Amino acid sequence: MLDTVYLRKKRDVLEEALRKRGYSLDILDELTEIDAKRREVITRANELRAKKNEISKRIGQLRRKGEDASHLMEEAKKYDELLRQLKDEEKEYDRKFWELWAYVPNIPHESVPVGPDESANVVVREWGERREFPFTPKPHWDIAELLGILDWKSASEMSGSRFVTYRGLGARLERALINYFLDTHTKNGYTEIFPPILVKPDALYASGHLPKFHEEMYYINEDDLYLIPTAEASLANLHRGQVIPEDKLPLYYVAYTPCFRREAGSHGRDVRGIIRMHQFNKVELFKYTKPEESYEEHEKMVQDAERILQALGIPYRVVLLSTGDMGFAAAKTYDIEVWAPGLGRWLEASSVSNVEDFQARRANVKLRRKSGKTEYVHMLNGSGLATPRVFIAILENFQQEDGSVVVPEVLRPYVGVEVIRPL
RNA sequence: GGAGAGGUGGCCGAGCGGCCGAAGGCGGCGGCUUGCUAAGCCGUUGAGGGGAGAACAUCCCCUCCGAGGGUUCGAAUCCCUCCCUCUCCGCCA
Repeated sequence: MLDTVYLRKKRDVLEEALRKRGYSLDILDELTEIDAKRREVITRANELRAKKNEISKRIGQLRRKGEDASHLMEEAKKYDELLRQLKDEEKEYDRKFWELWAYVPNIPHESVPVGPDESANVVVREWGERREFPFTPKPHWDIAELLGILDWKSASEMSGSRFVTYRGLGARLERALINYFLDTHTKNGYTEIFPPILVKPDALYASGHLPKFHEEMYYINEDDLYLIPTAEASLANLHRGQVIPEDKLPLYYVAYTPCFRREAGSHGRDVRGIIRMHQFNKVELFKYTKPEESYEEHEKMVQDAERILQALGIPYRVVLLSTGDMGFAAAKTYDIEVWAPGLGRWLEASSVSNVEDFQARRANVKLRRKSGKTEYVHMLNGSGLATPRVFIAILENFQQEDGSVVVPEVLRPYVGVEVIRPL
């Protein structure tokens, strides 16, 4: 959620932001209208309350002196009905205003390329050599089949499509990735967190996933809980309602969690293999920083994620998302895409965003300056990394002609073998 | 799930229905002191909103003591509902 000064005093900045993102400006007119009415009602109600408070105060004074105050009590009662009416109006306008305001996206940082969609994204850098294959590289599903590490049949029977069972060294490789990611990041100063996977609606509201993305998440009606679509949702709630002394910042967190996404509306896309699953594993990075440091920390976070891919030897590229491709809460986002030679395309393995104070405002997380003043912290999130895409990249990049896959050296202690061979 | 206790400012902790935005302490900030010295003294220090205003200066007002309702001229204080925490019991990986 944005600061409302953008609506009142920095309207031009807000309009430009919406235009850049390809959003309609209609919502602003509606908001301005509601806001004007809302403030009018507030002012009237406040004036009335002030009068009534004054009378009540006088009653108290008279009563203490033991004098009669019944005439004043009669007078005070006259305000009741009008006041109740105004209170209802005030609440209604307030509700409408904040409900709508929650649909206004974050303002893109000035360094973000402007464009309608991913075509305007900018490749910032590319790392690693894309290997030349003396044979036609297979897609990961064919390799996994040969190796017997992914079992689609059992998963579809127990859970349906877009679920998979990892088996044998496949399960081991998946666990290896999670452990390797966590171990690396904790060595780099991130505190490991294992958060709840089921969270209440207001937690997702704070993280910015609600109200917009209800359809994307699994919701358990019986208990009014959601399965998290990303650990970001949990980590954004770690310090809800807190005021953090500025010398404690920045805070670095890393969490492994499974992630659950309904993938509503993605039917027919990425149906093969493990590119797009309803349940997947991800190691998430999260930072709470001072506003003046967030962009520097953003760059560092991207590099923390990149280092993993470098150690694994997987070719990747870093892409700066354009205004039209960026997420709702983000002010600036880099995607890290790994090369998948079997598929012949780049796959998003990480998305690293600076949301500035967008989540902090909803989650009410502040920092206290030495001077005593408080202000909202900046929050950053990034995958470090999502396992399925890395899993794919390993199979496809390190496949041999016979279908065997060479395990990257840094993973060998975790996987226990140097090569995963066909059955 | 059952029984009980409790949720107050950055933190701890008082608080008779009016004089409470809230004692006291800690912490922070400013100053003084420098033979009480890993200290002492004095002062100061909540948040959100509306309005006046060129103003992130200042002033006025409103709201906020877990959340939401209610009683009352008046609620941190009384009543109801909900959420959360703690203790005990039950259940359970």
